[in-house]
Amino acid sequence: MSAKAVKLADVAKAAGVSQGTASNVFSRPELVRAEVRARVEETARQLGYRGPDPRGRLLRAGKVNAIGVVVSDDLTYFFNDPFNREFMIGLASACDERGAGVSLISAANRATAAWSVETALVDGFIVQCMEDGDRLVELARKRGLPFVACDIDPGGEASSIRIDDRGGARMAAEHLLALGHRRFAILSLELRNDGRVGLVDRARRVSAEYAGTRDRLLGYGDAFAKAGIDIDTVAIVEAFNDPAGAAEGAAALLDAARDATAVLAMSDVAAIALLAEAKRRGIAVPQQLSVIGFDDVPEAAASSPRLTTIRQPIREKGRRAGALILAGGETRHELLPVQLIVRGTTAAPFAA
Amino acid sequence: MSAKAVKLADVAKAAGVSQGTASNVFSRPELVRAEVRARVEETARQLGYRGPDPRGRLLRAGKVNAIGVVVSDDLTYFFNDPFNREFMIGLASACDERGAGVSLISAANRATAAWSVETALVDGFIVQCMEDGDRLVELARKRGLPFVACDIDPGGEASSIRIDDRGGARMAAEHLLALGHRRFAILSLELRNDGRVGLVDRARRVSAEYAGTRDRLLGYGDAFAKAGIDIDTVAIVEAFNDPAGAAEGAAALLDAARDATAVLAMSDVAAIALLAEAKRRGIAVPQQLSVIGFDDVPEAAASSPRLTTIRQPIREKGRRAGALILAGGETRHELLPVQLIVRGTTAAPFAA
DNA sequence: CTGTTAGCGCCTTCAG
DNA sequence: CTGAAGGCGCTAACAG
Repeated sequence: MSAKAVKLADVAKAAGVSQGTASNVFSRPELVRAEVRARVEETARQLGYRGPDPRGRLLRAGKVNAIGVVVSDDLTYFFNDPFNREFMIGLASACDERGAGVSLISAANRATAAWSVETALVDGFIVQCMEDGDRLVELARKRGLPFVACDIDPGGEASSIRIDDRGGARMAAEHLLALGHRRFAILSLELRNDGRVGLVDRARRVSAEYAGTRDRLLGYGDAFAKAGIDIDTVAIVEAFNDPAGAAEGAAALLDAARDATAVLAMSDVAAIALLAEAKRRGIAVPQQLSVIGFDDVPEAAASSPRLTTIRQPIREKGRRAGALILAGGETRHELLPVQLIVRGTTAAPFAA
Repeated sequence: MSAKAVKLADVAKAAGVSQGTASNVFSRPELVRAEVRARVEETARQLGYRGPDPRGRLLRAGKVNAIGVVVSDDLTYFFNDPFNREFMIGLASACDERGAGVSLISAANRATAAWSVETALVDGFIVQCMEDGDRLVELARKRGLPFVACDIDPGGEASSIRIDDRGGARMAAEHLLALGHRRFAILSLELRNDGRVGLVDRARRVSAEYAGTRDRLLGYGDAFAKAGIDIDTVAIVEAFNDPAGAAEGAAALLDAARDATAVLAMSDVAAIALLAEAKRRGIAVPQQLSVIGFDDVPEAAASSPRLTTIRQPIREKGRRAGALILAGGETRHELLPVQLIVRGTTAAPFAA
């Protein structure tokens, strides 16, 4: 049909005006006399001009009006993972307010990840994942665009938004200690980016690289120490933070720590998987086993029994991350508070 | 710090090569002798060159490598609505395979919607919503980019992906009729874009504008007619398809149709809200009331009792929509099949 | 292999 | 209010 897209210059020539005037007709109509404007609009219509091409404008203006969100998983992760979903809702609301768009960028494929980040048309990045965070942060930084790192320490001069992981973990453990528990088990997030899962020994524990995981372990340890419990005596199982990985980890943990009366899970996804595994084994929660999660995703309030957990302001995180970028990317480090939410999965131990 | 971004030309000059060669160093390194390449890369580093700017490349090449998804709600809708979440997972998987990105575009704000669509940097659009679909389709069409409409009839020469709404609805009604039900009520999606909800009379029913809603009503009617039931005798309540709106609609429907033994809900979200309202009123499902949904979102299999529904291939829809755009936007109209999924919310009527 | 050149489509001075 | 001209940053085509 259309051999070649008609462009602004074509319209200008056909209408007998200069290109500058034609440009004004579309972008700043108030600067053009009504009759000229009408004539230009009419010729544009006849020629089938589709309006100013954003690409040309972009090159000139520089502002894309979109935020890129980088994760190290598939794009499907954005919609599957409850935590990320909440985060994106917060981010999306910040973008909505400012009329900005959101671009989803996956860095799952290591071969193409760099290219994706290098070529993404965005005004700034949000790196929202821990796995492989360093590499992504590095790529984003290289673009020279503002970016904010969530839940990881970006080092150098980049913004970050984190929560009080250590304090939250301590609160979780203290809650269980106050209920009278003394024999614990920990269902942990990944400690470092090597794909290993399963039982964690001391050497591995202290080798933790992911800041969030490390800090939560430290927080549990703080509480244990105050109660005279050696964290080296508590079973720790490391698991991937998706339903399948968590289910596997839950099974391994229940096998490894048969005498534990309480489990500290580092995410609600993990805790919910553990709840399912406990039910499968006929272990009554909270009567025979207390379980506490972390995050307070919406699913936590809907589980059965309803999950006791540490709430972090997930949506608020997203909002702030978006606002930080949209505001121009001034470097800031924010630490958001956490809060203990007691529901139905924790109680005093059966044989206290 | 950096007064002005350093660009390719600067690097080229500083390294004493032509701009073309410098370009090759970054985009097609194999064309450049190793020693020259090293020299250029070194100067680039010293100058703090951040790599080729995607904007310049974009203008030249024209391809953005991203798909825009337009909805008429907030961006938060993408992550909140179960149906859309599933759709996006399918779309995302198609994009992942081809290394394309996804841009989320909201047209909730009528004032800025046009601008958003006109300036979005994408290779094509997917319009995935019924509300205000026409206007969005029009905007997208104007851009002259490939686009595919989901669940709405775009008219003219644009692709569409739809499901057999009428057939699915008929199957739902026939299932209930086969169980022995004769007194029905319908919890309907919106009929047209005027914000009205509540009881639907005949005049309003036949005024349905949204193709999906209209066809589902027709499908129910087909089955009713065959059983000798006049659809004008069945209570129909129109409700917004979000948890709050559906809850309201569910309450109105149960008030209006106290003698109904079965409810046909046009979405699972609506059906699940109805389940909740029935429980609140002490109405046992399926003993006192049968409920059937539409869509088969993941939540349908997790409700209690588990929801009988009409399954449509939501993810497949997303996949195909994405594939259609990525393949270049050849005009096609696809009609996907639906399927009855019998679970626990339908049974023979109590007093048959 | 490397250098030169000509735009991609638009917007924004700067004169008139 | 309008016209002319330059350049945003890059790459492809072609000539050496």
